[in-house]
Amino acid sequence: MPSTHPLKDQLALLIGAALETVAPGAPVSLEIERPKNPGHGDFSSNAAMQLARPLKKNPRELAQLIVAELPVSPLIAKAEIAGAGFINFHLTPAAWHGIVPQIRADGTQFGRGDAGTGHSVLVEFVSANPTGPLHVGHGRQAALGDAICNLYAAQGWEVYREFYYNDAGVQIATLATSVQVRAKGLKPGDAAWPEAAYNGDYIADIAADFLARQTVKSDDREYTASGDVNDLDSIRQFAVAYLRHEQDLDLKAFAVRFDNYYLESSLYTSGRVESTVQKLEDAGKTYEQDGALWLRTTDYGDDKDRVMRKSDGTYTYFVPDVAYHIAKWERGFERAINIQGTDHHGTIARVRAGLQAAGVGIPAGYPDYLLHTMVRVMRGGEEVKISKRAGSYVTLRDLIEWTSKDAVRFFLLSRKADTEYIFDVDLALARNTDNPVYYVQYAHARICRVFEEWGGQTAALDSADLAPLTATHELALLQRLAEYPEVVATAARELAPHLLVHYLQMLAGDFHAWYNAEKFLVDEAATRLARLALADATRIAIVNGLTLLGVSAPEKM
RNA sequence: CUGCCCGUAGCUCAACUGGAUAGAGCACCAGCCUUCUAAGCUGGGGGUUACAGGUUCGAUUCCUGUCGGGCAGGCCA
Repeated sequence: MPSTHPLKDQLALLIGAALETVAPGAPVSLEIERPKNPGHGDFSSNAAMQLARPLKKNPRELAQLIVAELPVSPLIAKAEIAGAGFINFHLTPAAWHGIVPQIRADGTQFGRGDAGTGHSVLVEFVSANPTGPLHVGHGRQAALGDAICNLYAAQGWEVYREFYYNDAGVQIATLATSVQVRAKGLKPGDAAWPEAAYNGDYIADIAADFLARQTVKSDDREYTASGDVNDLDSIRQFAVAYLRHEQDLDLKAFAVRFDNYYLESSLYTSGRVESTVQKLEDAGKTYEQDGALWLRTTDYGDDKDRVMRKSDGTYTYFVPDVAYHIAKWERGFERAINIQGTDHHGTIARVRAGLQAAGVGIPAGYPDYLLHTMVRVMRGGEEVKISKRAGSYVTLRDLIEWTSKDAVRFFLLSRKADTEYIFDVDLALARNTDNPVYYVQYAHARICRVFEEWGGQTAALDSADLAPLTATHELALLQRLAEYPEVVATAARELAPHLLVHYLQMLAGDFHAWYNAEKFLVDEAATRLARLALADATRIAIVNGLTLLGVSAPEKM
């Protein structure tokens, strides 16, 4: 796997050249790491230890040979052998200084890679059925999905953002009857109010607009209400369009957009469901039992076979799901990433089994899933559980209105997807170092303030001599900046935006420490320009990182 | 009962996918502003990585078991 660390890449070439002489043709996966202990140098390689077994040689002796064969390079100040056979590299200051002009030349492109060039990925997320406003769990999904799309795009992938929903199922029927009874004047709590009906205030809003024969327009549909309370089909269509529009507003407030909205019902009307069933039957992977049609998902690792077609003739939900994923594949997406709550994990095995059984050439791991756990909201030391608007849950829009888009995004991305998260509203509003989003944004604002005070043109820094950058805080910052492209690549590969969040906190910490220790706008010109160049590189990394997360980088705070 | 995920400082979380002495932030204690934003910084104490085995030069990481938590287990979605 190619590293994306500018200095590791160069070291790898040097070590590779030495290995050509020491162990020609030997298989070795070259790993170069940043040692935790500074005494172990700037980088270390375990190449000698990896070669010890296949070559049946002492790892320390192998390390000696490799070091002896290393080409001369201005990057390396010293290469020494330590421990069980590590080769530790101490780099020259110039090697680290070289990071700054690279970053400044790359600008907004710094941290981008080309691992995905020529490949396309479909990311499916949010995928909420239009039965109510988006809740905070959808918010986590929207933040994760959008960040992952940005990360993949930064790796050169062609990214397609899709929202899948069902406008014709049982939940939608419940929505329609809820609006209908509300339009007839009933309220939650009335004796005749149906048990299964939705209770949020938004149901009353829909009913009122329906009676007023309003027209609603969402990103993917438009509908004018008939105003007839007995016209359940019109109520259903109006309610779906109304709530899709509401969700559009939620997503807009969160700065999330989609390339396409895909309807589950279209899989029926296009015949894709029927043709999928036919494929599975033709493959001999189905059987009839108890009046139902079953799929042998146990042939593909599921713990029991699943019903495809119920005895009443309708299909279970996972059949259109399989049809949908065959469609993704046939639309040319060699990779698909689905972001869902952990409560849906049971569907993974059967969807993948269905795709394998269909025998249409889809690889075994298709699609990828990123599952996330629930989000709870704390405010004033107490858990907030309900909102008037939604009836039974806190909405994404509540959270954004109480805090900010930036805070909600940053916070929801700050933890691994599979760990439970408690969103602390008070912390998100704090204007101090306890609040990580302010901490990172403040580092950026401080840099901008320095440049404003300086008043020069950044182009004047292009020729800056960086030799004056010798302070420990400056070296630490250079080292951190060099890691950025690798962090972006790893966060994309692992579907783990939290790695980038943590990185930015570390980067901001390195900057604040430096800022506090050294004055940038000193009288001595060489030092002043060198420090401004490093500050400019830091600014670029912070902006690029926050942009990938969908968080703004204000110049003044 | 079965399957998947998780278990790391008092709390919230990291740890470059098998590397050397497990790191940050809260909280607690002690300091730093006539200076480009103190919305910040510096220092300190804190750990048998849930537990018991196994794999190898080396394990928080991989395997087995136990304990504890979450989510699933329908001809619901």
